[in-house]
Amino acid sequence: MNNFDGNKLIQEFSKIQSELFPRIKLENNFQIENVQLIAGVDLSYWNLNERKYGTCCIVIIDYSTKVIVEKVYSYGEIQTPYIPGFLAFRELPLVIEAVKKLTKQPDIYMFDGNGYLHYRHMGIATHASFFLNKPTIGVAKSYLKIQDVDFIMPENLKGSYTDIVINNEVYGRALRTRISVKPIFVSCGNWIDLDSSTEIVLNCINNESRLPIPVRLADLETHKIRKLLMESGME
DNA sequence: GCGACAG
DNA sequence: ATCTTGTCGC
Repeated sequence: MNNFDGNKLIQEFSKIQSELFPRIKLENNFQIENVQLIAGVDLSYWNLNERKYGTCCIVIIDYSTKVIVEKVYSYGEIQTPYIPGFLAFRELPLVIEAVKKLTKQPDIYMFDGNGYLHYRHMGIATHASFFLNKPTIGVAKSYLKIQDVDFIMPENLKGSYTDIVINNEVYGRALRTRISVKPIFVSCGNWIDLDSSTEIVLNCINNESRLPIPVRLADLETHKIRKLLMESGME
């Protein structure tokens, strides 16, 4: 992760993103009735001997009962730096490794980060869809400002939202999942529409967090696994 | 030098 | 993302 050529990396990454972009399909007559299992994906990091490591956790829940159905994780050294707009290149290697360990196949993956709400519509949720071949949703905790466009704060009511429109195109929305708590930023990943994404996210909110359960659980899990790996010396 | 900046 | 305790408020 050291001495890399930042400009060369960004050029290479931008090219990959622009090549994937035409394959995005948001109008997919997505059927929520067919959703049974939802996966939440998240990562956490730590340093050791001048190197950076990370763990990716995936938690699958049953959409109707909210019961945890499966948990898996992967971990390893992180090879790519964090560059705003290119999060996928840093996190996807471990995500893909973790996905291989799943014994159940989720109907949807929810990511901690954006999807279509991105400079080139290629946030991690969208980028990941091409490896997962499943619909994905992006859920970010903070706003990634694009082309100087600010988001409009939604009303202080659970479920209220404002769309984020840039050049006449809806990129995503600021969604208030709990009253008197900062909104989250929901966007399509791929093969799903924004209304369905919003409905699913809202249906996964409980009293524990402003984040939907799958992502929240994956987040908690990464902290547990990191602690476990660090204490065991990470052999 | 200063501000931006998903995680 | 990460470094980190108590504390104010519903």
